[in-house]
Amino acid sequence: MLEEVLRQLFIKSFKNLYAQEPPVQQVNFQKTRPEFEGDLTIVVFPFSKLVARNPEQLANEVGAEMLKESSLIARFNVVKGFLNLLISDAFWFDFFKTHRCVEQFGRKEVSGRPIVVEYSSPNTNKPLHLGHIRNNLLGWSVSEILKANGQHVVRVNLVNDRGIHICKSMLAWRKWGNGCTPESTGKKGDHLIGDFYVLFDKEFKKELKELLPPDFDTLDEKQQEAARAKAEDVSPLMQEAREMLRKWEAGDAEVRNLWNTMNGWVYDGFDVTYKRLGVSFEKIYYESQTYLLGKELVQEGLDKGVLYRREDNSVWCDLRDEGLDEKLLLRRDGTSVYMTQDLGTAQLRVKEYDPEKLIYVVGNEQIYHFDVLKRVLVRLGREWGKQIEHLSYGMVELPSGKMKSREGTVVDADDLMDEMVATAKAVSEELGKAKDLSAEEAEKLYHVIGLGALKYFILKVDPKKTMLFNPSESIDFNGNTGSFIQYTHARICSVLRKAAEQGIAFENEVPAGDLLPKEKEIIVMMYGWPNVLAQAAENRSPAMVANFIFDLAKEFNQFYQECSILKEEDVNRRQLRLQICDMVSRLLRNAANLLGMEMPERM
RNA sequence: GGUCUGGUAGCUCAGUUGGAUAGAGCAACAGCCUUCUAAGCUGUGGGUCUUGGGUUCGAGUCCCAACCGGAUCACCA
Repeated sequence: MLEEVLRQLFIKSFKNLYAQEPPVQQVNFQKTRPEFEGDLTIVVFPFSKLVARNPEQLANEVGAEMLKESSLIARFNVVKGFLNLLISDAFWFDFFKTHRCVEQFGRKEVSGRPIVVEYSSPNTNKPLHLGHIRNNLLGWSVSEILKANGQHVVRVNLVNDRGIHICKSMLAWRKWGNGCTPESTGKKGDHLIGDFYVLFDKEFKKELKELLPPDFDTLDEKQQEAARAKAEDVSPLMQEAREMLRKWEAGDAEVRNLWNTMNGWVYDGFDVTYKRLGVSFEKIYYESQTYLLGKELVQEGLDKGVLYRREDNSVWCDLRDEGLDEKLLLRRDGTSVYMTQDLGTAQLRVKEYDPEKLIYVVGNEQIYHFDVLKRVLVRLGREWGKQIEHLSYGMVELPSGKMKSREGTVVDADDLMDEMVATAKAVSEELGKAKDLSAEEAEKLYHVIGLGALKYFILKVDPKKTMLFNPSESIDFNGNTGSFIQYTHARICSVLRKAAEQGIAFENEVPAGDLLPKEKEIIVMMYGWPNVLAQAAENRSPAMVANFIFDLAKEFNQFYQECSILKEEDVNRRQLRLQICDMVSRLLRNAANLLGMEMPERM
């Protein structure tokens, strides 16, 4: 690593001069600002006190010594306390020569125990929306980034396929569906079921209105809540739904059949969406099969005395001494809650995979839940609970605020993808880009561009931040966008194609010589990729990869504008530039793939 | 109210062990296609980094306080 070598060189030179060792952690590098000559800069302020010299003098002395000690340094200059080092071209040539043809530059060999990444985790009572898109893209991309960085990753999905909300859809379908199916209506299964969920809610609200006391509006908040709870309790629709849930839990054949059929429709719908989105899983868990799992753990906790039972028979974990609250683990009727089954599924995964880490990609509204989950596990003697990591991401908001299913203010995943592809098509046609493609190739291209733009739009934002999506402004195809990256790649491919047509061959050797600023800048940037990848993995941040490929693409486009490639007359220089093109295209492709973006060869 | 989290250009966002004159894109304006793909490139304008203190050679970045926003604190999942 360049920085490490330079650090040692700095320390050695410093010792030569002043006969004492500078504190290693203080020897830090930053990229030299473009207005000064140099590649890397050492800030010498921290050392000036040590040897009683002013920073500028110190930098000059150390710089001269480093120059004398190593051929790595071509030149140096000093501005105030900043020692700017210019690395010799030979170093960059050497790097370029050894890495330009590496198929997956920066990628590490996979080893070690797996990381289990859970993401997606949909409910089967409604179709996926923009929030799920963020979740799915994040989960998938973070997994890819971890893999590229040498981690063994297992992607899992936990489908919430049971509970009162599913029963609401089932009940609505039975009451008002007239036996309709995805086939008979021509609707995707998940959308069909989602419509019945909404319908239930609508009818239920109507019913509720009748059941609320006439003076409801005049009551204070507390009284209103009580009145509502009372009305919900006696609501015939709600009673029916609850009855259905009881039958489901009792294994009632008719209910189970209906449940199987309807969930089947939803899964078919989800499969289409997942496939289009390009995400996948090694294993899918279903809550209907895991919801009883945590009970044994709770019993164990009771036996050990780390949990306790109240008089009403409910079971709790007291976390007040850790600054949290008491947490319910079993209801008074003995049934389990969300937390209980999460305890159970975590235990199951540990048994199945012996993972080094469990990552849960779940929205930031559940931070508290996962905090509690970890602590309860540790109380139960499961030290691996500490290895649980909640990768929490921010909500996607609309200009009107949060998306709410019931108020119809959600951006549907399928609709959004349709729109992206349609816009990609319109833009391509307007620019006359797809003339030479067959209809089939063109459709494929529109998909790649539309989805690429969507994925980049979502992933370029730091996961933990709330992000804004404005449906009235379509996602851009110019500027800092997925299309820009793809376009740059296609452009390079075009140059490489033309080179082949003109019979310009790639040579094994990299022609020696000097590097022009634009050529060098690209090579320097590519040199930094393994570090970016490592940072992205550590921070679970696809945004870092997105920023990198944007910077690289931007740099390349400037190079492309300033420098001829095929028309360069100096054959050595032409060769070098072609080789740079080749490496840039490969790196852009590999890095963009980590975001789930496909890279077209023409567009 | 407690806890967590955010506040950077008109808008969307970068800015990660504290470093030099805070950066992109969009939008606006002005240029560049008979020459390797103009989904591109170049330039102009646009900032009290919410506010006030503190730490130090140096703070958008660290600490404290205030203001504004969001999340959460369920016998829902």
